[in-house]
Amino acid sequence: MEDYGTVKLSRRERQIMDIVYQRGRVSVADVLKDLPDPPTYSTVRALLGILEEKGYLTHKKDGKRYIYCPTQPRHLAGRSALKQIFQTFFDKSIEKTVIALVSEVDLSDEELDRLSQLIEQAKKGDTSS
Amino acid sequence: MEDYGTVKLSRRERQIMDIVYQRGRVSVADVLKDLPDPPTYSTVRALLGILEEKGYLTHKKDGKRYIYCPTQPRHLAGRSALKQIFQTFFDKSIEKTVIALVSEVDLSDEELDRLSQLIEQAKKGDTSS
DNA sequence: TCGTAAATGCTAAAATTTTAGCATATTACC
DNA sequence: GGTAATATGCTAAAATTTTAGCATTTACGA
Repeated sequence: MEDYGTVKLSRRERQIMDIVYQRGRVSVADVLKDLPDPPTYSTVRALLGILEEKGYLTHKKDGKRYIYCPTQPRHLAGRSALKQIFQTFFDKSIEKTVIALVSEVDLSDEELDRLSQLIEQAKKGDTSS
Repeated sequence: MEDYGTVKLSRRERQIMDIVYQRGRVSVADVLKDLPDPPTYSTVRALLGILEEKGYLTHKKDGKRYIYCPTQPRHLAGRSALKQIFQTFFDKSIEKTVIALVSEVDLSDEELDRLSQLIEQAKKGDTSS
């Protein structure tokens, strides 16, 4: 499956995929609700249909309506998105990216502790270096 | 200035913005070189013109050709991109995002150390919590 | 200086994306 | 069962994006 980040998807299609990943699973009405400059119901349906045809979504019936889900699991899609970002903006440097992330919000001491632990674990567990 | 991540920009426009941020500054030929399924020279020029008109790029002359630069500094654009990602894929959790990042590549011990330091600094310097 | 290579300015056609609308089906409720 | 509300299926028009081509300008070297 292709990454939906940069290539191949139109503006609306990407907006919809973002909504799908944010919500996990969506009805047409959900998407309509979240879409900026929302078009009509028909339009959203058409777009969802296209995304399904392209293989990014599947749907199943829930009562009388369709529920659409991403075919690629969230964490995988997230990782490719992240990869794209840190290649484009941060010289492929994890470090720079983490700095940007951490300065993005004020983290609590608790959260910072958990991050420390995370890194300690990486130090021990990593067999590569 | 608007974020170019999700809204407003077409597929080609976004592809070009990505290239611009990766390279820092570009000529038409540069963009043409990096663009997937590259169109013609004229096409790229037109797109760059549009992006300039929309305010995402400026150009200056370098010899006989134009050099295009982003109007929004890289680190700022990177931060909004990052924000978008971790909202969409990681439940707005910095922690989850960092985990994904760190597991994306194998970091050296040295890099991990620097990250530890970074977090220690955040602990001390942060006045919020 | 003059010619040539390589750039930009501009215009409009081609292709794709985005949209709306009407017909039909399904569900829930009385 | 009948009916209203709310779905989907499908088609085609509208709008935007993407593209190419020709005219013109600019820099550089013989």
